[in-house]
Amino acid sequence: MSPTGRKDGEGERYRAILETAARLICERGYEGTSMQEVAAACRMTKAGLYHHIQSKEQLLAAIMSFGMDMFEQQVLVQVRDMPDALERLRECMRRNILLVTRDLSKEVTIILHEHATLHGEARDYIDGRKKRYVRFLETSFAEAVREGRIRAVDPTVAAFSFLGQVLWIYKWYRPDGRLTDEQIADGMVDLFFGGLAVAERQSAPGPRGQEPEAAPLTPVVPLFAGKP
Amino acid sequence: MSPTGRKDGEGERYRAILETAARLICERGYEGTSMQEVAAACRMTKAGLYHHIQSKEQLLAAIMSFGMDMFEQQVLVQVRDMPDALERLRECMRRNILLVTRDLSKEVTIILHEHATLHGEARDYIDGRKKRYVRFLETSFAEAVREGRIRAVDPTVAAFSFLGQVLWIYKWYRPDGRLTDEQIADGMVDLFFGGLAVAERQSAPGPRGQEPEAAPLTPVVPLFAGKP
DNA sequence: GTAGGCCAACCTACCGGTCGGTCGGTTACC
DNA sequence: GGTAACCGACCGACCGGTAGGTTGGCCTAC
Repeated sequence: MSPTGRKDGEGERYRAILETAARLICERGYEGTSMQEVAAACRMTKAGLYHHIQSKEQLLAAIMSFGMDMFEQQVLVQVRDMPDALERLRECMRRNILLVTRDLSKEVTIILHEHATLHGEARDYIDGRKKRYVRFLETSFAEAVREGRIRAVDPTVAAFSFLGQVLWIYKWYRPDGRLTDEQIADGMVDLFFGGLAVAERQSAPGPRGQEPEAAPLTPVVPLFAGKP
Repeated sequence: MSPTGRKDGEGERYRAILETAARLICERGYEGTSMQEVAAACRMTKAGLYHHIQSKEQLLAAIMSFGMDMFEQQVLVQVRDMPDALERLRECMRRNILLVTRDLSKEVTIILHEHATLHGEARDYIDGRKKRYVRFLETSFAEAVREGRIRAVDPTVAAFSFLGQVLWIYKWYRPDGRLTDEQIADGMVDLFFGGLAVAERQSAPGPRGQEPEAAPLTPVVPLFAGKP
């Protein structure tokens, strides 16, 4: 049994229902989507739909759980074993941004938007998985501070700033906009980790720490290709 | 008539209705709040409530418009005439964060959460006011770059990063949490404008060979056993 | 000073429609 | 002949919204 309340393995049809429902809920919101509409979009009657699911809220929980699976597989497990905390965080931000902007991820958008819709156990379960991510970020920031790779900042503030930049994107990003998702990812990683301060033109290696490749902090990123 | 569909200037009672409705909608979402509940919370019947408003959607539009008024008065007009672009942006971020965290601002929270709920003219009207703010930020960033106060970054990326950090707060901030809103405001302003790069007088990275024992991901217990 | 007019502010009762969800089948394939 | 997949018909509750009436306070007119 998976945490979504379904047997493992089977159910290509169930997957299809989840995806269809996710599309609708992503477009109209959870409360704004009726089971009638979900069933119709699945080319079924409502009774037929209820053969596969237990309730509307369990359907939402299953969608969110699937979204968390996607997120963990495409972001977390890809970066969590990187030894360098700073590089880990940069890659994490990049991957997370691209996950949000990719149009496949209606499930992720739903997780982000319907953050207070679930109740009870299902809510606790999803919140637990989210919190695990926050703790991962906090730990990584603390580690990067400890290693002297970044300034001493509060890891919680850093983690939620990171998340805010990355996750707010779902509210405004449009694939046909001026900026591509790659440009946004590059730009935000550069801004967040490179900072805004005017570069003191390298020279300064500091008193003792002369790690040659220890400072990839202010590089690159062409952008600035836009309006005033 | 303002685009929110109400004569100007009238009604202390109307204000009270807006505030009560805002409280409910903030707690349960727009679609999740019935007019019955709004009326009851105003100690009225539904018909009595409809004496004051035209429709549910117009009620939402009025709440959002009031929220935009609050925002513009407490943030925008307070900072827009500051001559120094960088200082203007710092003060703007600070004020915006405190606006979001202050419990008065259910209306602001609703604007943030229900970003795709309105339709038609009312939607255009609110979106227009939001876009003015984005343009104000972009312009200020561009100005700060031009004056050499900050590095050359894309003003759009900077503006949306700024907004993401600031506005995402509504999703996680709780007044009884570890961090006060003042600490969050100070921390985020420092992080965003101070950057993460190690200050040059500080010593550089310590011993490098150490394995970071990176961020153990504690397992989450799956739950809600399912149906068939 | 009070009779009468007026109107905002409410009410009860109700509208057609939809909500999430269920029941008792029927089909089609193993 | 068992069972997973599905359907038509239906449930009670509730949805946003309205029709039509009652109330009570204020403004005038005499």
